[in-house]
Amino acid sequence: MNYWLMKSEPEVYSIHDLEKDQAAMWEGCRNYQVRNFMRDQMKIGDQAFFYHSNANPSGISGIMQIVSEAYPDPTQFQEDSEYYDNKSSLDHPKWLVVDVKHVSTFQQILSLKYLKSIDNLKDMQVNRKGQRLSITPVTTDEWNTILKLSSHITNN
DNA sequence: GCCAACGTTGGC
DNA sequence: GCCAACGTTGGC
Repeated sequence: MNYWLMKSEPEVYSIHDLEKDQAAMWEGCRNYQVRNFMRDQMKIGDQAFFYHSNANPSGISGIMQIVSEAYPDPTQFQEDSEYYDNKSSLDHPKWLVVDVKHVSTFQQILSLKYLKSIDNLKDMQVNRKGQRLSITPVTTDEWNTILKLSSHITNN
């Protein structure tokens, strides 16, 4: 059982969209390191923080669960998709997705600024300068610390 | 909109 | 295989 932090721009897809949809395919990842996380380390039942990037404020907005193994991202084959990749083929797909389901939405975003102020989280990847991976591992300690911080503002 | 910090591409 | 140029991410 692993923990993750997964970024999405809320303008593109937010925790509220996921709450409405209940489940979603985490499409469009085009970074090899992130793909390898999905391929090699993500397991059904893993949990992830939903992180709003490029947002106001940016921060953790809720929790979701991984509900599939990694499988080929269909958008890489769709010529009309912004995620289309003409160097990929059905035989050798380059990019993968996982399915996620909504677990909870925080009533308030745990902002990046706030996360950075927490001593136990000072080594967390999302708090590091220049850290741009859209999916990063979260340690059990970090997960529990953030759960505690969120517990009094989490609904459902 | 700026720009730092990456990742990727491609010439050589 | 090096590395400069370019593209992208994402905080601010």
